[in-house]
Amino acid sequence: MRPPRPSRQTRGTAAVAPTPPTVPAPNTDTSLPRQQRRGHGRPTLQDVAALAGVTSITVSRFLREPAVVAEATAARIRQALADTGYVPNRQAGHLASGSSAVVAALVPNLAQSIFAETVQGLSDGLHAAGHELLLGCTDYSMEREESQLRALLGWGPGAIVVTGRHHSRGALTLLRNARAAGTPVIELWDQRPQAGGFTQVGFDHAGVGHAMAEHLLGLGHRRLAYVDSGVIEDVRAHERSDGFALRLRTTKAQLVSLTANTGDPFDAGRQALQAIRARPGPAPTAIAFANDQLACGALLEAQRLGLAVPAELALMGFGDFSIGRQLTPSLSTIRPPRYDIGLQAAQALLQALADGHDAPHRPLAWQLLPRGSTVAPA
Amino acid sequence: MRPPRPSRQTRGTAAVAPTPPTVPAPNTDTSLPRQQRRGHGRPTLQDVAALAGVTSITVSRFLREPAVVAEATAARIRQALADTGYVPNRQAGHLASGSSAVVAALVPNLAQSIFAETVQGLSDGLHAAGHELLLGCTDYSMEREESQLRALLGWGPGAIVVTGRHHSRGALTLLRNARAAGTPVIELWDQRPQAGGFTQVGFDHAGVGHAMAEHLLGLGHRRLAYVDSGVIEDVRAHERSDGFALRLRTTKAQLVSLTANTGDPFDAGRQALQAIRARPGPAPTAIAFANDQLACGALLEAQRLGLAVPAELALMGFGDFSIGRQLTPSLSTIRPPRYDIGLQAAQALLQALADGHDAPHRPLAWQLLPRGSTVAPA
DNA sequence: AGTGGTCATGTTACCGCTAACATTATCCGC
DNA sequence: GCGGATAATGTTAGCGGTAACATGACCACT
Repeated sequence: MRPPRPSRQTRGTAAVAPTPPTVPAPNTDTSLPRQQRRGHGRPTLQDVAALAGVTSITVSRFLREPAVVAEATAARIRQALADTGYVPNRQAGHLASGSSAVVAALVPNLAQSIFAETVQGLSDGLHAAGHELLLGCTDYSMEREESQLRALLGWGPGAIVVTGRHHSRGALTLLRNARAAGTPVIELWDQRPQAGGFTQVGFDHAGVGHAMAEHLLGLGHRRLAYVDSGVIEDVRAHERSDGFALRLRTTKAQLVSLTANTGDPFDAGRQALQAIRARPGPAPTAIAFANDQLACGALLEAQRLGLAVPAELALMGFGDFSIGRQLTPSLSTIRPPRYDIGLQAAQALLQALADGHDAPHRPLAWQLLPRGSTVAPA
Repeated sequence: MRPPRPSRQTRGTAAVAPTPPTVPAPNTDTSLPRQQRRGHGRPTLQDVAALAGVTSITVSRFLREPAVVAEATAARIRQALADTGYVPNRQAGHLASGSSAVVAALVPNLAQSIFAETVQGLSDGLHAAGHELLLGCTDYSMEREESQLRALLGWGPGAIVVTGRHHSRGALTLLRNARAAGTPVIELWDQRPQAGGFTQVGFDHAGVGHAMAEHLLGLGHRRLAYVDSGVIEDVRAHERSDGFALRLRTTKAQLVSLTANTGDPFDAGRQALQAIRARPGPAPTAIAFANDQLACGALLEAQRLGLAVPAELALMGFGDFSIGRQLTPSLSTIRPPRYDIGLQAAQALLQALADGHDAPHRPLAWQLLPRGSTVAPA
């Protein structure tokens, strides 16, 4: 027979106190009881239950499905909840139930990037449904993606969101296992068949590159250049580049391809323009860029050099950042559904969690916005 | 006597299989045993331990402090970990130990804002130390802050990060309680005594406003304007505005104060400039803005109107976004430690978690960058 | 040889909550 | 007025880990 467990110290707010202050017991007993493990000091279901005169399971039920508890009891529980300031312990809850309301998300980065808005969309969509967002940044590194993934999986997330369809071998295994265990997995910003066969919420970047080339060709340009992102791991930028090149292959148009320097993207855009102009032979009449920052840098540099845009040189970017709209001439660009990708992903996840099976792919639309940097005003 | 518990189904990878496939037992027994609860299907410590021929606690110890386990045992455990692909369940771990390696962070928003970089810094600093980031967006609403806080607290975060020193009554109580329970609380982007007395990592915004005024006064301007942010809840912007006004109070300088429209900040900046020029009487010769986007919009508008900057009109912003550096003339601005606020906060938290008590405040330095929009090149 | 100390590992009892089953009233129809 | 459905709450045994304490092997030293 083991000595009576010393009643838990009154915890939580002062309001709780039906049990007399059974202090850890002076314990003159010979077999001194094992030292009590201390919780984190917050009120628990037990505390609420004691105050309401029921057992913890009743309170638990009330919280999950108020209708099943008798009204009189419910009233007492409500009061007790308010008095104690109870905050449910999700870790315990999820451990017990096996389910989880956290969503683990991995994006390349957040600072000054298109992903910030996507995360915002995701956050908005998830919080509206009572889910939390566990966030990790991969810095465009597959290796970091894998380690982050491993760490986040420890939280038993109810769903997983990653960026793009390219992953390391190990990461792919983790994702596959997770999905096999019933955890929805979504890839953002992409829309192409891939090894894992995960749900994708995004669009095809090669198609964007294709459309950019089409736009410039349609305007009569035959000497073109493409400035790719200097971030080696920015796979999607490279796909746009490839799509651009592919479109030109069947034409007689010339293509100058180069990769931007790393560092400040505006400066890199300026430098890219200089590099292109410094080449021997006739200069390209149109340049497409991996993103708006590069393009804006080049646009500003063109103005500094006294080049007429778009008459002498047409420029276009990708991303539709507000700065491009403000310059004169304004920058032609592609508008990706930055925020919507996050929001739609959240909805796809919620649906998958509800249905129990993966949602279908969601191809999202982007727009080509022809503006003053390629099309002279009428 | 209760019937022997049916051995747990082989879970995890195929490598585990010492126990014969004891299927839920056809159970011809009269007192049929209670149905086994199913975990989430991932391998557990028990699985690893069984494979390594030890008990779970040994594996647990090995994971937390490899040195205490004998080398021979450690080798077997390492093998077993690899074979099962074990991923620790953090929820269970934290529930048992009472500690937690999640940090809950709340920022006003992420899309196109200074906070994205701060979150990135926080993320970088925390992940380096094995902590995870649980993120919430408040949309500059105190009400949402409180509800988000309540939700995040359910995860028993080891530390809490909020933005600014202004909180709703309820949120303040939650934060106070958390700190009383030993959870470090940090306020970002601020540096002023406040009700909660929490650790702050940031700077004093009134001081920034003061310095902006000082800069413009020093250049000889006596008719000034300040364009405040249109986001009502952006308290810090208003503090800069107040600091600016306060500095002028002791001078003979005139001040025109107005609030920017909401919507696209570049457009709002343009409109603000128009509004200021439309006023009767002599126009201000210098305008300070709540942020760089507003200032850039105004700068571009000034150029469109043919105003000489800075000769006829000086402009300055706040934030040091790269676009301001690219325009001609380039934009004078304040450079806040966007990324560092996050990184330092992470370090302060880690220190607080290690020391067991709150770290001292960390005032961070900002810089006033005088550039072409206020100072004509020599 | 006995003693005490260290090292490596095992046992037990939880953390706070919930699934599954059990137990009581309560009410209803015939 | 009694069997059986129904409603409301309770009991038990976990979820997957870890803290605290226990044990046993081995060693050095008196």
